[in-house]
Amino acid sequence: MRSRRVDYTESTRAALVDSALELFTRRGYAGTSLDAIVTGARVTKGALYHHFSGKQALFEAAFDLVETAALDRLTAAVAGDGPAWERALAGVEAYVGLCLEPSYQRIVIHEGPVVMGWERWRQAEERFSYGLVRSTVAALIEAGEIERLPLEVTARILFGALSAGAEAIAGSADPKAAAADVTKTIVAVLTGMRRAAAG
Amino acid sequence: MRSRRVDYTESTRAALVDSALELFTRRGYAGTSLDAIVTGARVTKGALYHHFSGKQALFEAAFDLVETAALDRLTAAVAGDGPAWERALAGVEAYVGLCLEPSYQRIVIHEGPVVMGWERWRQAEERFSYGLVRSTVAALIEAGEIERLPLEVTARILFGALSAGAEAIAGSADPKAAAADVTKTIVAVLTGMRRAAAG
DNA sequence: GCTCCGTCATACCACCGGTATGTGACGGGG
DNA sequence: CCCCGTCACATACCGGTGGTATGACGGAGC
Repeated sequence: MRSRRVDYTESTRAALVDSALELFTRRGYAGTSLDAIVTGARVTKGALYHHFSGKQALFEAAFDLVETAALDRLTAAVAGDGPAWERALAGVEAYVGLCLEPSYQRIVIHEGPVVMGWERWRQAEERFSYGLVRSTVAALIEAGEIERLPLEVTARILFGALSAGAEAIAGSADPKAAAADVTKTIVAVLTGMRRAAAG
Repeated sequence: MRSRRVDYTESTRAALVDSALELFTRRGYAGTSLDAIVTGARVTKGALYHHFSGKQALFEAAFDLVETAALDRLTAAVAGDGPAWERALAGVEAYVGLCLEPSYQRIVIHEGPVVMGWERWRQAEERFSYGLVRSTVAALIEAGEIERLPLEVTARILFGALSAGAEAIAGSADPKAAAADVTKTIVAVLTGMRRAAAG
């Protein structure tokens, strides 16, 4: 039988991560104090340091939470047994939408590399969104849909292009129009690669 | 006649910015204390707060210094009266090389958006590297070299692609090979757009 | 020569991340 | 059913950091 203590433990841990996630999203990593986080979770720093080794570890827990949810969305978007090209386009739409989420944008794209260090951030991304972008690009190359380019670099560049596009949307005065522009432009880039493959 | 005192003033200010630039590059913004900066500049915090309103203002001064040097390099690379296409390719090469500079990568690409806030960073970039990318893209569209795509978004996406490519190079085990891959891939993207324009 | 202002040094404060230690509740063994 | 060890926290505290208030020093101008 599941102990009562385990319930409490998991609950406090989740409350800490939730509180951290919200505050990191709103005020950023440096702008969020541990006191604010534990107050939001209605616990004290003792609890925080019992569950996490420090502020950075808590950030990574929030990071993992965001990325896991993101990966679910993206995986659903590119799933199915249709042609690789169609699924890639669906993935682009889904990723652009994802990058409009404040949590994903701030925690994963902006603060992630700075807080965790770029190398560690890169390793984490391998298991999450970037991993999916990479495998999608690999599928496109495999299917002969796009040019034979270096996989790793091509995926990185596409990933950066998508992120930059999402930031352009978020920072735009007319997000709707910007979102349409971004999708159109990314598709144009992919189409350019496609024609090159065909020719 | 220029007063000796003015020399001293400018010298201390420059020493502060130089010290900050070096330390921010090596240990990042959060990892650099004002004490370390003023020690490196052989002054005290009194001098720092006389010349700058705070740590963030000092960061922006270092940011401006890096970006000004970067803009000089890029401007020289894309200068000349050759065809827009050739000049754009030269710009790509120059920008990839630029992103390999630790200062540019860390201060402008990584920490800039986080420390200054994305909106302010974006405004600053308008006057520097991104502004040049944007005008280069505009020139390509103007010359009919590439597809007619939304200028702002296309420039943003290309900028992001270049930055991501540069990061891939810096984080690679074989930077030389990665640099070649990045240049090749970016050129492939542009070429794809070019064929689209022709077709 | 006296004053004023720019230029910095010194001393200090509030706050934050992190640690050391105390304590009460839960759950298993007798 | 009670007792006690241990887990899950709370409390109190520390060093360091960004920022501020204040004063000293020295050249410029009258």
